[in-house]
Amino acid sequence: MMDKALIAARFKAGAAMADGLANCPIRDVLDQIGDKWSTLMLSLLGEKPYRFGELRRAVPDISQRMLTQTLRDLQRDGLVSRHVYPTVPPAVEYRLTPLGHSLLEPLSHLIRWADVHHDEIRAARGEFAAA
Amino acid sequence: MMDKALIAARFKAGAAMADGLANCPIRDVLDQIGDKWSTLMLSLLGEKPYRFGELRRAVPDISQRMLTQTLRDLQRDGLVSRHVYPTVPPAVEYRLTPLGHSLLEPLSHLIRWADVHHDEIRAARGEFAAA
DNA sequence: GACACTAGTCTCAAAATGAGAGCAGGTGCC
DNA sequence: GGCACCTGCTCTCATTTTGAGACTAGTGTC
Repeated sequence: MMDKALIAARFKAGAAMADGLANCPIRDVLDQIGDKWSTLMLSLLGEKPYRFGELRRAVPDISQRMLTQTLRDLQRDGLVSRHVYPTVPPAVEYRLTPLGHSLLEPLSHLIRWADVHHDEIRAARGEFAAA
Repeated sequence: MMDKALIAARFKAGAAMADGLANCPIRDVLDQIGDKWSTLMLSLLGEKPYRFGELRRAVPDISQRMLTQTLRDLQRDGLVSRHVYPTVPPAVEYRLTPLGHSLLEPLSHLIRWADVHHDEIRAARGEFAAA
């Protein structure tokens, strides 16, 4: 595991700069994968390739607009690849690249943490609201 | 490591519900810690306790408004504790709770991944922009 | 012809965020 | 007393991001 002081240092290396985010690798990457839908897409695509419509049905509360944009951004960052089959009607399949797959492993640690500690967090929220 | 299909299943368990996010523990938790500033705050506080003004100076591009709000949310979720010292002028110290500390470990995996693969992502962006 | 399917895009409203002023409550300076 | 200054905030308003839903093109079905 990475040393705790080093974690902070990695962040600060960018945070302290005048141009902030752009030069901090950690923030640059985490701002993208930490957005509202990216982790969810990556998790689904980690399971198997999906078509656009399949993803939309699997995640009913995402708007088409954000689904398109999230997939574009993941594709742009090289985490997801897009394959068009010129059938009628057209079919477009999305799948993880090797880079995308490599992200699944650290991501799973976070997901497991969230799963394990969710009850504690809910309890904390209850206490906070009561005060 | 958690099985890949299980990761997706955990997400979908909530995603497929009509009330979506509220009943998916993973999304409930990740939406908070995955926001723009939370991971940065957690990383800094993992190093040592910080005062409000110290955090603001350490992260020059956060607005006071979002700093206050991020700390409130982390406190609400039981990840950060707030200690007021009634000195003059008043001093307020923020530090990680044990729960907050436990999050640092999975978070460090993600940070290390980001650090290692940042160059690949930048390269992918370059290629994407060229097309 | 009316309708449905695909993977999107376009427009407009709502929500989240950023920028910057203001505030309370004290202390020190002259 | 009057003024500047420190702290940790909150308030207002402009900009940015996201959401909701209509609209597109090309083909097949009834």
